[in-house]
Amino acid sequence: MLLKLKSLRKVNKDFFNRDTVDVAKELLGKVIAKGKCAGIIVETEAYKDDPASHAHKITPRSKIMLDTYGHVYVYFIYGNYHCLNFTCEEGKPGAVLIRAIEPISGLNIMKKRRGISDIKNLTNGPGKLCQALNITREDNGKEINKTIHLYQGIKPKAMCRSKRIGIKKGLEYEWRFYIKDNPFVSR
DNA sequence: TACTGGATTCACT
DNA sequence: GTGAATCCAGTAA
Repeated sequence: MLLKLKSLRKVNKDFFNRDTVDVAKELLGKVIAKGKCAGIIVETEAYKDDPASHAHKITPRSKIMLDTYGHVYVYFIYGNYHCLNFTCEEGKPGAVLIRAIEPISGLNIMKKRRGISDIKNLTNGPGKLCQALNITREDNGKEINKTIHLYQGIKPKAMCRSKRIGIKKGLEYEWRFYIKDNPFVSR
C-alpha cells in the first residue's frame, strides 16, 4: 500500500462529534500517524454507555470520554500495554478503540520498538500498535492532530462487523468493525 | 492503605 | 488452548 501522507487531507475534530458507532465504521481506512510512523486503520471497536465500557461509570480517568470529542484517550492495561481511543459525541460518553493498523510508514522504527521483524505482528493488536507508534499516557487528553495525526486514507472495499472481543458477564455488543480479508486484523 | 481485576500479549504445551 | 506477567485505576475500609 503506497500512500503519501503529505498528499492526504487531515481529518478534523468535527468528524468525531456524532454517533460513536458511525465514527468507528468510518475510521476504517483512515491513516493514523505519530512522528515518522503511520498506518491505515483496519480494525476498530465502539465503546458507548454500556456496562462493558469505561464510559459506563465516569471516573477521573474516563471523564474525557464524556467531556470531549476528537481527543485522544490512552490508558494503561495489564501492567504492560497501552490502548488508544478517540473520544466521540459531545456531551455523551463514547470512544472508539483502535484495535489494529496496517503499517505504511516508519516500518524500521516500529520493528525496532516492537523488537520483532515480522511485519504481520507489528501492529495487529491494540497494545502492539501503541508500542509500535510510541503512544503512551503522554498522549492522553491531547486533541486530535496535536501529537497523533489522522488523515483521510482509502475507502475500504468491504467492511465486516462482529461481536466485541473480551466480552464479559454475558454482555454482547456487535460494535467491532474491521476491513474484510485484511491480514493485519487482530483476530 | 490494601486489595482486586482488567478494552492484552506472549510463551509454552 | 492455557496461563503468567505486570501495574495502575478504582473501590472499600
